[in-house]
Amino acid sequence: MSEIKVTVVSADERAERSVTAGTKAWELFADDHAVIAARVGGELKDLAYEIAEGDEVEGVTIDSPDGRAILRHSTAHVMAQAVQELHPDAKLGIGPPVTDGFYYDFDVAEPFRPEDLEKIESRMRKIIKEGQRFSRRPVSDEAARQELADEPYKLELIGLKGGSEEAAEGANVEVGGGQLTIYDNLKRDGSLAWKDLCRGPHVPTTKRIPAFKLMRTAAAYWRGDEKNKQLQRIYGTAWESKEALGEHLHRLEEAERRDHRKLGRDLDLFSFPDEIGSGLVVFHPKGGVIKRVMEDYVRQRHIEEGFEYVGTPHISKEGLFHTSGHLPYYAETMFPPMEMEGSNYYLKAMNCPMHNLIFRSRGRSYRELPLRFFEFGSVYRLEKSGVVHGLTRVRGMTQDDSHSYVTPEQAPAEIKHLLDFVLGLLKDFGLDDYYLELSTRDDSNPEKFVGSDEEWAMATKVLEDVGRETGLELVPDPGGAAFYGPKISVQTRDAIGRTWQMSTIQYDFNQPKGFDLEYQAADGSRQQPVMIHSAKFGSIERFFGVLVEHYAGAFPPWLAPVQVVAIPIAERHNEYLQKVAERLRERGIRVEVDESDDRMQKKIRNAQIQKVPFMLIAGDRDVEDGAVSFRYRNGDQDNGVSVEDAIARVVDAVERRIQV
RNA sequence: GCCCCUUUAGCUCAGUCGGCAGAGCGUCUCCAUGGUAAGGAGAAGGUCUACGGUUCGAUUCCGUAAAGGGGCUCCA
Repeated sequence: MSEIKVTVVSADERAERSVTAGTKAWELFADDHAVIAARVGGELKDLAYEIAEGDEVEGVTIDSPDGRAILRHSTAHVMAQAVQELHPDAKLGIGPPVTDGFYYDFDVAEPFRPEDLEKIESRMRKIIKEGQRFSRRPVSDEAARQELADEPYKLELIGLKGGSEEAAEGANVEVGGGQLTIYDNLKRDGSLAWKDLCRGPHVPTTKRIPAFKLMRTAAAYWRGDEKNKQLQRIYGTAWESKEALGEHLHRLEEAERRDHRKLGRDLDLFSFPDEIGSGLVVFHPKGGVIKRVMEDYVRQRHIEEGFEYVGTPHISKEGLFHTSGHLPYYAETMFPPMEMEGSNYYLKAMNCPMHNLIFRSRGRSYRELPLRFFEFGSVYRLEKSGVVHGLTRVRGMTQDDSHSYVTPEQAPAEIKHLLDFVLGLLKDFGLDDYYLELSTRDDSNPEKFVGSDEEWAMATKVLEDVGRETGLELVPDPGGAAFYGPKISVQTRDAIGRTWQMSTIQYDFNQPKGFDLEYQAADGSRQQPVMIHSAKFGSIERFFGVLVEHYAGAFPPWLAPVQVVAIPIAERHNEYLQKVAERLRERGIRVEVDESDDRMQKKIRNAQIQKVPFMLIAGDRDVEDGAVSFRYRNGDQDNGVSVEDAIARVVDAVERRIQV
């Protein structure tokens, strides 16, 4: 037996070891049950990998990011096996790991029902109990085609082998790299239970799947293309332990509790009346307060940043949108036109054309630039019925829409100015969980975009440079640009993990052309300005929804619809607290006195459920002392606080916009 | 737009294997005046989402539509 030298890497050390040739990776980690795969020279391998001279081998534990992905993908295999055992006609799609779980797509005659999931789950438990071994087997393309003759989707993937650009993202799991491999699931007696075309790696045996749960079914287009057949997808999740699975499910429940759609109803903030139509929101008084405070604040900030407040109508004759270039591109997402007196009127889906008309309303001088317009522009977009979602995807929304008209030389500085403005505003609203996205032209599809290569390259570079300067994560989004120019945007996540675009800054060299915008330069010549679109909230509705979830409904005092509830212990204390409330109102505080015939405890509970930041409680002792009991939303309380002091505390918290 | 699921009181949800519908919370009235997260009693409140069909009879079964939910695709 010849000896070979390997390096075994662990979290805290690297150890040289001599092992006999033919040693498998699992033998190196036999004493560590959490290890389910190996990383060799940066590549993930099955534990059955045969170690070679000079390899650096690191154990991949089940609770590491890579380990979890391997676990989840392996669980997807088990699910697919269970599905095919129960539904022999099911054809396999792909089964990759995703955030917190996995899915597998199937072509089946009948969509899965909830009760099917239970059956599949119990079959999976049986397979896991059997401890089937995942066994890797390299095959030639021809052999793979023969073995998988019954699997049309797998055959299609074989044709895409080699990670060609056309290969769907998840398909890479199946066919990445040059060598096709099939994974056989072998029973204890060595007989074949199931097999799948797959790149791997997997956990060594199905026994190493400690905890999983099937979550839901859905339909998904094969390879993500609307033109393809819809397959039935089953989503599941898998974790390194029952406890970790439990925690995950608990997190999901928590997220559900901060869902803005639920809180919007519970806190009486807004609703979507059926009578009005899908995706069209009405704000109730309490939501109206928050919305108004948001608007007041962002309006003030715009004025401070050099913007001028303007106003434009909701509808326009269609010619305007032809001039802007929107109509041929976006007719499908605009509400159908209204015909009147021989003209077609459209509800506007964007505000920029109207701002351009304000710019063009008289001659402009270079001395006026940058010229900045801002308004709350209500726009209407006919989102497809299946995509409308609470406040985050609506059909009628109000943008805090701004346009900066600048000379080309001023553009970089203005973009930096706008991005600083945006980031400062997000901070004022307490948001911190977001990243930047740089949306650029799809170079393989240039006819969808207006403008020359040079213009696009230049504009993209300006945005990229400014984005990098912030030090924030900057994620590329090729093909995501508007037809008129690239954009940089702020993406944030909601309670259930979906990302939403909020603030955007877009470089536009096309609309100034379409509208013949010009200014007179210092040398007397006529020059074309660049326009930069920006929205800080993006849409007020979406930002509102994200804020509700960010704060789980417990808004900081300056945003809270009701900032103070005064709680009399008995009816005879009402008058005293009414006087206190009157003094708070004089300071601009939103205060209510709870004069209901509930007991004090119930009043506290009600204020607590409504997530009111401050409670001022008064009984005989307080009246006598000219004091109140000052209770915070978190349950902390100071007794015997003088009325003066209580008012000062509230006013201070509101004015300083403290986040509590 | 596509696939699946859902729709019963203001809210959360029972229920009727087809025979004129129920709870808790909330609301209103009364009693109680209580010191830190639900005091007690009573009352009101529903064309069971809408429209068709089957049936002696439909909230229940079937169909269509609308709204909502989960995904996919899309997202200026």
